[in-house]
Amino acid sequence: MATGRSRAENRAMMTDEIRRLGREHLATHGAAGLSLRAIAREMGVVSSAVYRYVPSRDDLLTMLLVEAYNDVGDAIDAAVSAIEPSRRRERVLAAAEAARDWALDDPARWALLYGSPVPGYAAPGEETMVPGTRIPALLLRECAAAHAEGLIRDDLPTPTTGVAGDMAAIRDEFGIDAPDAVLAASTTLWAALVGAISLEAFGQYGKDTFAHPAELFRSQIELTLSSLFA
Amino acid sequence: MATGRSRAENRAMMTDEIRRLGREHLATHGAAGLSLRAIAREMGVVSSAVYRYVPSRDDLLTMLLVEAYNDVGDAIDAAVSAIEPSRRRERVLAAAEAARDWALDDPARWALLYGSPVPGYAAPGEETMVPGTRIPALLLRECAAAHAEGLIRDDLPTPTTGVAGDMAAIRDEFGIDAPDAVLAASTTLWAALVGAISLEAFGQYGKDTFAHPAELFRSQIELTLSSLFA
DNA sequence: TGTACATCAGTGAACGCGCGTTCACTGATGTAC
DNA sequence: TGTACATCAGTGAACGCGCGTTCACTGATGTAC
Repeated sequence: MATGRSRAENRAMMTDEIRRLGREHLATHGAAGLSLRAIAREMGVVSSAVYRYVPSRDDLLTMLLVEAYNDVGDAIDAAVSAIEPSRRRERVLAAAEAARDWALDDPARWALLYGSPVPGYAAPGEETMVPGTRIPALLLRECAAAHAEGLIRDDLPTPTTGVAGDMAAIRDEFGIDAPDAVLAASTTLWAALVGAISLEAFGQYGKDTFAHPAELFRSQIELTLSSLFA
Repeated sequence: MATGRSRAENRAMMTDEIRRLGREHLATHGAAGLSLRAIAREMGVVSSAVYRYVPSRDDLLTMLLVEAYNDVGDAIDAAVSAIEPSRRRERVLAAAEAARDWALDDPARWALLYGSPVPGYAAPGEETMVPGTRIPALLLRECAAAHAEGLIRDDLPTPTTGVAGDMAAIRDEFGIDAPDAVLAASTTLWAALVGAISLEAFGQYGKDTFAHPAELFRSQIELTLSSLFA
């Protein structure tokens, strides 16, 4: 490494390169196949060298997980904030489409977030918790705001007592104020969103069942929104 | 193997045991970690011996995949057919809850069906196609029947032209007769169902966010159904 | 009913490959005086 | 500005483990006459 770079510069570049190759590896071999040795090989460096930059394989996985959560989160935030706050329904739709775009652009990273758990790997709660709740938190916030603005249907089904209790906990955790029914409906939206994206991104639709998946997705989200918005 | 079993009996027992251990392995090590050597080890047999019963690792994975699709399919069929045909909405709810029960009972098998694709493994279309479409096919059939019986809302949003075209193809493929809007709504139901189950089965809800997940699930499905049924 | 032959189950060794992680080490880069 | 020392990057070997798949083989079970 006889270059003009400083140690700090070099360190940053190496770390970035490890993450980049890690993401690539995720796409080709899946999370279970993420391998520090393979990354070292592709960097033209001996396998033990990557331990200068990353404490262990699982730590790299955690880094990639947090990074991915934040990347989708950022993409969604950008899409949402491009639309006026008063247009709640369009904002939520934009959020959904941004999530889908992000997922289809790199299905393996979406799989890391919302696919099968990686066997033998448990995400450390501390680092992962906050970025991991960005999507549901955003949906909750938008729906609560929509409700405050009188945009939500007034005939939402009243949740049962168990659900009501859980929604009370959510109200506390996220500092959001909206009726149980609205919060429960937000989680339904989250589920529909994740389901629709995963079905497509994970290849459940097969090769050529749907010629216009983007339109299908939009119609699925619109239908779900129609049960929420007045 | 100096037992009184015939060759055919023994063969069936061995094959069953391989599948059983395969399922177990799926739960502990994931699909990517499914290993013929490990199965042989647990059977107290040399690794090459399992090749008498299973052509290759990928073939075993295919067997488990088909088996799992059929197991959920059977569970759902049983739940649905326990309810009178005229009670369409309840039938669909029962289908959803049967799917959830099945998934929570063995999340790893649900992950095989609806989780991240297994890197390097492509399910062979021929064997996998039919069992793989049992769930969406059932939902489409129930919704189409409900529509024929006048149980579906008449204010479903009209799909855009691209979606309409895809729905025409589905009508042919599944031999189902219902308006585009009803078919599109069925796929939304499918997405919501898969999303809600996967979020829970894959641990996205965290340790203790929801104390009453069964109730939450039911409320999510009910809300989705309320956008479909009159 | 008994014998000869074909089929099958399971063995053990091998090929060629993968992995995470540790450790003592060389040599270059940075820092303090 | 130059020198002495500390820090860091990367090496190479090793430990101990995993995998799928093939192949020639022994010995038992089944089948046909």
